[in-house]
Amino acid sequence: MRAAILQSARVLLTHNGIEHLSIRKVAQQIDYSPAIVYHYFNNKEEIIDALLEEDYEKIVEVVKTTAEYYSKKDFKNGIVAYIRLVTDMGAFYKNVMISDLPRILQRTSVLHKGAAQERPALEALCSDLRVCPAFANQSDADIELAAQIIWSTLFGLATRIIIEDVDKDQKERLAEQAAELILKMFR
Amino acid sequence: MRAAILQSARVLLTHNGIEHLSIRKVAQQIDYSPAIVYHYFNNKEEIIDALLEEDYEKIVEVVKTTAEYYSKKDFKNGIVAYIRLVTDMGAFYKNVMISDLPRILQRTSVLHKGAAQERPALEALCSDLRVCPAFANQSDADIELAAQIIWSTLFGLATRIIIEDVDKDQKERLAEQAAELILKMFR
DNA sequence: GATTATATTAAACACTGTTTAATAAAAAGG
DNA sequence: CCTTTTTATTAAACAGTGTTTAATATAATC
Repeated sequence: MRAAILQSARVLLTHNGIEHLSIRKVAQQIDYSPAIVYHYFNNKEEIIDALLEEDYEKIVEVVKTTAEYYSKKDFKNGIVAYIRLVTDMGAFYKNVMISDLPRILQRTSVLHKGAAQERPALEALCSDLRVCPAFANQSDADIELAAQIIWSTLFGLATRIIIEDVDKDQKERLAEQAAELILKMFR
Repeated sequence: MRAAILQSARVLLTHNGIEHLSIRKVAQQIDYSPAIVYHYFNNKEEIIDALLEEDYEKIVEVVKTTAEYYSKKDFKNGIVAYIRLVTDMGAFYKNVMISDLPRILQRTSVLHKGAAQERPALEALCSDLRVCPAFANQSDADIELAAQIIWSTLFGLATRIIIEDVDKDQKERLAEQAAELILKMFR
């Protein structure tokens, strides 16, 4: 039942957008009364949180994929792959990270969850920076700052690509040039 | 009357957040019936659009301030000032650019308006890049790509600072290091 | 002063999230 | 097998939302 509710909610979320995701529609789609939802969830917020949880797991997969490139010191393709994967995944970046930022802003629990999920990626980035000549003799704090800035660049680029609906060709070009420019920071 | 409605809406938006901005509350606050709103606006969307319009004008001021630094070729302080100004202005970045991104995503008119407002800033950035040695012999398209990436970096950084509620000290450090890293791209 | 245009509202419609109390179904215990 | 207890489900109501309609009051114009 819980799974059916979540699945119905996901369909409404991805097809009609978050503003059309209503508990009554969720219930109608699975042929139950609206009140049933409150037997499996405390409120609408919890349903969205559950969907968020699923999406966060997806982005961890993306991070793993890019981490493979980084471990081979192929930073450029790592960055390009990150932009490609992230802008292609409808769920997290489009419906959650962007469409639902207001909720994330307000509900610190979800935010911290997200930060915790991002943490491994940031730390992987830090250890990559540490072996770069440009950051050889810098403190851990400085390296983490640098990692955060790089992360911000990728986040901002991905967000803009999605918002402005950049086409595939320009997306590739943006990603590649971004990768080259970011690598310049390390020299 | 129109102004009174907008002012009431602004108060509710900034104090209670966009999810508590309701036409009935707007009307109640100015001691009128809810129906009056529909004599001056077609729908709730138009009220928010009007508030957005005001906010876009504010960000143009920010761009003008940073442009002064750029014209003196003081890129570092320009970047630092941008981050400082943008993360300090509650209205645009917090309530609009972030809290209301879903709306911006859906309503292309507002998006295009925003893009048009950003345009002068982007072009100013392009002309700054053109005089940099690193971009001397590159095409206009490549320079615009670079400008977009730099813009993305600043957007992403500002968004993260606001979302994660970074304190003033670390904000300054982030901004300064971001500025230095961005400048490295130009060499 | 009569007429036209503008401003304002009460009331209704169709939604929304959520709660409550009642009922149906299933599980557990004797 | 029957009773009791727990779980699942719902109809109905509450309070809120955006919006429309038709009626009324006010202001402007002729």
